[in-house]
Amino acid sequence: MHISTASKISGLPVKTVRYYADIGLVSAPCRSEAGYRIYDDAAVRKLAFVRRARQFGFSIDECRELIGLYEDQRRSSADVKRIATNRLAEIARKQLELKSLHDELEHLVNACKGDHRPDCPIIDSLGNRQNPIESDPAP
Amino acid sequence: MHISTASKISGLPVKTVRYYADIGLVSAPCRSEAGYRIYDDAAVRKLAFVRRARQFGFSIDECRELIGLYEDQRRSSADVKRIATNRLAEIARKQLELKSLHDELEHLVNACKGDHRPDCPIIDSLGNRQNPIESDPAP
DNA sequence: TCTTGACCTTACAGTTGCTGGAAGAATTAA
DNA sequence: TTAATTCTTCCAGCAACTGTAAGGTCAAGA
Repeated sequence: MHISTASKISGLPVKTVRYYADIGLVSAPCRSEAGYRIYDDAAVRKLAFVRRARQFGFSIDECRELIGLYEDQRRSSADVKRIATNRLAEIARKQLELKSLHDELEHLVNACKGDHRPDCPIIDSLGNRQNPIESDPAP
Repeated sequence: MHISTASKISGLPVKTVRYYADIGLVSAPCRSEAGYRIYDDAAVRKLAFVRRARQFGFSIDECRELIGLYEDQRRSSADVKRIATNRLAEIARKQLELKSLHDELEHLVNACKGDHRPDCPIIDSLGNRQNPIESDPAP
């Protein structure tokens, strides 16, 4: 099948399919005489695999590693679990970060009257906070 | 003060301070005879303001808007609240996204034995289904 | 047969928000 | 005076694509 079909089935944009071939992540198994990329079911499955992994936030390099394991019938599940567990920890870290961000900003938004007057705790907080290095503001 | 001092006080790397000047976000008020950027307290406060806003995840364009409001003594707090509320909604959206990602991946990691054998629910899930969120079995 | 139009190719530029490095001028310390 | 530091500009590169230009291929219709 041509690249547009592979694109539709895998759920990836044509541009991205071509990009993944360029960087050697998932290549078309062969070319037509005119130079068109020809994909088969196995390649399309790999593309969809990568799409899913990317949705999970795995980096391209991690996808490379996962594709390797995906293709390796002798892999141990421990190898896969290790990568996924790292990813899980990273997601949890980001969740914490977002939560504190959210709480702080929500506090500011709630404190702001949101009227026509210039007094605004949000601006005040952004402007008046002390920086982390020199905590001695100018007089 | 020179750029390195402004950098230390504002908490931004020198490179970033120069970058913010290049893109017209926060410029040095003047230059020395030798062409060095000379910063004053007001400019440094703006740099620190942007640093805080960036920590909150405001984009450079949003920072531009916020700096405009920061400098405008006649702004209404409603203008600021609108931007911050949008940002808050965006953060909440990302939190939800991360949560479903986390739950799903955690489920897979728990289901994986992590031993020397090749059977791995993580790989299976990435490869064998169109979409594990809507657990539609393949036809 | 010619032409239209959909589809394919490569190559390069742009996105965001910086960061690193090179080459050279200015300042400061020893 | 010399060496080290700090400053300047400009160019390249990061991730992971996306957009655009210029052109080749292929099937179908007038």
